[in-house]
Amino acid sequence: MSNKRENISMSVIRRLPRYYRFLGDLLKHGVTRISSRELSQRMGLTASQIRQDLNCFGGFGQQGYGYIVDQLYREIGKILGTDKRRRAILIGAGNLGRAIANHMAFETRGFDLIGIFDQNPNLIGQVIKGIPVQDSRGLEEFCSRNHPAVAVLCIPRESTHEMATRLTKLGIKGFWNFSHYDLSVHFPDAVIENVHLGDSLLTLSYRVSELERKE
Amino acid sequence: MSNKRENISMSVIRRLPRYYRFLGDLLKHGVTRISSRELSQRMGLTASQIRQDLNCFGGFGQQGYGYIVDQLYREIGKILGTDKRRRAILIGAGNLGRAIANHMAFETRGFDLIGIFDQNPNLIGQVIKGIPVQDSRGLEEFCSRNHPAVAVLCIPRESTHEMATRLTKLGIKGFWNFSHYDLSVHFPDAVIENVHLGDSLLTLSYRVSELERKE
DNA sequence: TAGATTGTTAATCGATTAACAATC
DNA sequence: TAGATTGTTAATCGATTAACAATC
Repeated sequence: MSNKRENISMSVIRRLPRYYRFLGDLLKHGVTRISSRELSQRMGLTASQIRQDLNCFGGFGQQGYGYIVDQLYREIGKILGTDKRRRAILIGAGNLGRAIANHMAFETRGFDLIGIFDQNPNLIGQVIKGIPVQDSRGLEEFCSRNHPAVAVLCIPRESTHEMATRLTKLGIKGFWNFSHYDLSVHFPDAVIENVHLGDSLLTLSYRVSELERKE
Repeated sequence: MSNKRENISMSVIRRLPRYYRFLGDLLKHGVTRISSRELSQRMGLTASQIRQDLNCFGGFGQQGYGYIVDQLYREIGKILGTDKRRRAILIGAGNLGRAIANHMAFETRGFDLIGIFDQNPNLIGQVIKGIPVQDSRGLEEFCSRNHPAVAVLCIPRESTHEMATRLTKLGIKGFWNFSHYDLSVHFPDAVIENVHLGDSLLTLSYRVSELERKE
């Protein structure tokens, strides 16, 4: 069943979390069964696409019946890796870093935030979500002891490249990158998930302008 | 020149901020001229795509020469609307809201943050980036007086739908939505830019798992 | 002029949608 | 069994890439 997945396209992968979110919501509302057609209407896409997407990973439905919400939810969770426990560290305890640490439910998504680092002496020692901010200089020792798999980068653009190089050497395999720096171009082999908030805001700007042009 | 743009595809639009970012960087480094080929290598895409993309909006290059960085940068800025002044308000002064208000350079992207709102009495009155947090109940009056065009939503999932309905009535045309709620499905006519941080983290989780599977 | 590089058309590739046989 | 809905193949649509004539 799960050996089907080879070369799943990015378009499909990026839809999975959304399916997961909608199914979780249905589950919470006590819906036990759903057809691709009904789910498609709720999500604003085609039933065909949903069936196509899900069948990249296996046949989770029953012909003539549909999908069992609870079962599908858990299957997608497994596909996404929410059942794993991966250690994550966060670099940069500024405004954004603190907000991410406090706000993000890492645990429900398969991650354990085990360390927060910064180089600013004023921030070192502060406790965020029960985790004390450590001096970045201690990264090497911390990583060799605790083996985090993933790093959340909330640092300025300028220091991102160097930090990523350093962390790659320490065994970090995945980056959740909030800096306005295109890591992916320079680290083609690492798993990099960029959150370019600035780009997102500019897209909004474009689309609002477009709206005005139409009027 | 700018009357060319009709039905630009989302794929193109989403690449524009990235071009803008790279060109800004070249500019800062004193590069005056660049060919589509060189830019493509730096950005990790094809020269063909760059030329194709830019020509959706006009012929900004010179045959045999390439593009003048400074000029192209400003053209794309205009396309994105960074030269406009749009009023924005932020709803929800929790962890995330505060971080966005403090961290985001709204000004350089065509937006002026003119108000911050929350319903929590402990937050009301606090000053964030020189802007005092106001009681959400005052939204109606504030909007009829100041006419903001865009709202940044940093509120819980549950209150998002109601708040968007309310803000739409107050003339808000665009939403920068940080809540885990799919506004776009329910407000098909509004301009909505979702930042689903949870989805992004789950995508990272999937891709890290994938990496392990391959080993 | 010769060389370089654009703008643009045509070819290819991939993703989405439609259709339908399989089957619960 | 009849009706419903999946899984899957085929058709369509759109986006990316290649090619090349136009031109600086």
